[in-house]
Amino acid sequence: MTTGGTVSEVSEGISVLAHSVLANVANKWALLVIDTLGTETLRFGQVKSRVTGISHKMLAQTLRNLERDGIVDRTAYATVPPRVEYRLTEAGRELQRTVHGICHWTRSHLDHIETARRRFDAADA
Amino acid sequence: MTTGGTVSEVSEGISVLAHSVLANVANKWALLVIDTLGTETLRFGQVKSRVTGISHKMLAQTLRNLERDGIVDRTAYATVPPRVEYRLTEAGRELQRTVHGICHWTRSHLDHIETARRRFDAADA
DNA sequence: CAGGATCCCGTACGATACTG
DNA sequence: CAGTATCGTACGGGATCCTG
Repeated sequence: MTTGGTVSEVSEGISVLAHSVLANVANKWALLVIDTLGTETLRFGQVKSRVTGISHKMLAQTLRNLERDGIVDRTAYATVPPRVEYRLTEAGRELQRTVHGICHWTRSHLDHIETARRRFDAADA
Repeated sequence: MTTGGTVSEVSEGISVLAHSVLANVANKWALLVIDTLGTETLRFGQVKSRVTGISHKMLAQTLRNLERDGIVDRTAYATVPPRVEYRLTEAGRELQRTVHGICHWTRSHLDHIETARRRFDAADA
C-alpha cells in the first residue's frame, strides 16, 4: 500500500463497512427474506415455507445477519415449543421498498431475460 | 418428490429461472457495477477503477453475466489497443433505479448499522 | 487494454445430528 | 419448533500468466 494518509484510511474504513453491509444485504436469500417479511410478522417456520428453496441453515444465518444489522426484529417467546417471531425494523421497511423493486423487476422481466440468455448463448457458439 | 403435477413443474421451472437471475443480480459486485454504470457509457478500465476493490476477474465475470441477461450492452471496437464500452440497456436502467435505492440506503444507514452491530455483538457476550 | 485460462485457497452452503 | 455444531463438497474469488 502506498497510500498512508489518514483521509484514505478513513474512507477505506467506510468502504470496508459498506462492503460488508452489502455482502449481507445484497445476496439472494437476504433479498427474498426481506421481501417476504414485508409488513408482516412471521415465525421462523412461516418464513422458511414462504421462501422457496432456502435451507434451514441459510435461513437461520440470514436472519441472524439481518438482525445484527438492525434490519429485522427478533422476538422469542419462552414457551414450549418455542415461538420466535420476525419483523422488519423501521430501517428494514425502508430497505424493503427498494428490495421489493428488485424482486418485482426480476419477476416482470423473466421472459425478457430468458430470451436474452438464449440469444447470448447462441451467439458465441 | 411427491408433487408430480405439470403445474408444479412449470412453477418450479419459473422459480429456478428467477433464482438464477437473482443470483446474478443480487450480489455485491453486480449491484455496485449496475449502480456505477448509471446512465453513463464506460470502458472496462473505467468501471474497474470506479468499483472499489473489484478484481479483474470478477468484473469481467459480472459484466458477462449482466450482458447475458440483457442488463448491460457491450460494444467492442476493433482497434489496437481494443476499446470496449459498457452501458445499461433499457431494462438495465429500470433495474438501476431500484438498485440505486439499495446502495443509497446502505450508505445512509452505515452509522445506524454500525451501532446496531455493536449492540448485537455486545449482547450475546 | 480487454479478457480468457489456470491454479489454489477459503468460504458458502446443504445434509445430518443434537440441544432447549 | 427454533437454533447450533459438525462435516464434506462445491463454488467463489484472488493472483498470475497468456492472447488478440
